[in-house]
Amino acid sequence: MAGTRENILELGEGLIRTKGYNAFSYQDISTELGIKNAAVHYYFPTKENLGTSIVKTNIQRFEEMIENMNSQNFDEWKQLNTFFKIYIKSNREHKLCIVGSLGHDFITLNETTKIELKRMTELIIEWLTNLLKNGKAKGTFAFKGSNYDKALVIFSNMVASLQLSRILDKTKFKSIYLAVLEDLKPN
Amino acid sequence: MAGTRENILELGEGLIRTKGYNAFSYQDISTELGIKNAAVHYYFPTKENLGTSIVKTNIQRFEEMIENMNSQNFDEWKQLNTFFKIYIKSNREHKLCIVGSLGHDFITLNETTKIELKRMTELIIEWLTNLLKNGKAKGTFAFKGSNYDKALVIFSNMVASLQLSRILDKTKFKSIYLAVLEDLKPN
DNA sequence: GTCTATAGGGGGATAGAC
DNA sequence: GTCTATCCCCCTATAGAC
Repeated sequence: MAGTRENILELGEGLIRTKGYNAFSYQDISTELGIKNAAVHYYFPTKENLGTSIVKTNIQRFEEMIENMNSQNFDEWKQLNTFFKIYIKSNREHKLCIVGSLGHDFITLNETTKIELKRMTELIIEWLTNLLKNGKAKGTFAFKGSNYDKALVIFSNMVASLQLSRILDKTKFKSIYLAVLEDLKPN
Repeated sequence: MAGTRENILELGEGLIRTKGYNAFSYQDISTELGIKNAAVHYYFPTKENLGTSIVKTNIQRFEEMIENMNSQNFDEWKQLNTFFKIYIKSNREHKLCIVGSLGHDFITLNETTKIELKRMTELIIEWLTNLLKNGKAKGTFAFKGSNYDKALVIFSNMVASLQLSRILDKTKFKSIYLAVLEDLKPN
């Protein structure tokens, strides 16, 4: 069922999260798919177009994940764990997350890609803020400071732990991940 | 007094921390310095050579900072604040730190650069671990979990907060920075 | 929808003159 | 030390055939 367009999006995302936006090329994609350079341009005329589409796809995926959790009435811990699974998988595959990777390249991105990346980052932090607020109200999470600031702190831990795992070794992500969980538990 | 070699190192570091390793070119440096491409190659034959030299310079600078603090008998809070000043300055200049920027490009780096980057990252975390250990023993810092894990968490907060500041706005770094400080204070 | 062919530019790097 | 000149490769992107 996966058409060429979807294959390109998936490969492109993988390349951004491994080599980075400025280091991957249309050639990387075409050779991997066994097609030619021009065929990739047929679906995504410019690299800006491809990059923006990849971010938009990720926003959609994140929104679907939230809706899914809401419809199943996941409690706060289960929601947090579901979110963290994205990072556990990234670490296993030695990839960064989209926000962490494109945040690095932010200055070199086109305006349209910047806008979508900003939108995605805000979406994640707003969702996480709300989750922390609800969890704190119920007494399932415990932490000092505002909900928003705590969301920023936790999110930055996830983003950078993948980068530290790359430089040192994969256990670094796990140490940070476990410390974040432990820190949220009420005494 | 600053010779061409030193100017190249400084400019190269700035470029890595803004555009990123794979997006900057020898042209960026030569035009900025008003010299030619070939002149840069005279000092640093290859980009790998330049990248590695930049990391080595940063390691040396970090070691000097530690020695300086030790010789002046800085207490734990003053040492932590001195370290954080690096990130406050980075945020002001809209730059990432060396570790955060090259960590992103890790897979695309040459072996020699990887080794130095690893060395720098380990050096920072080991120093921070030791600082946290001493501060906790004296009761000036308070935190749960091991010294090493807390060092990983704090360091990852610094690294990623600069990236979030870039995507959203500069206040994000400050929020995370203040939350980290608040979190370390004993009740 | 995918191909061949190619334009046009920029990248890293080197030889040899001054 | 810095220059001019140049090599060779890869990049993004497009035109036009099939």
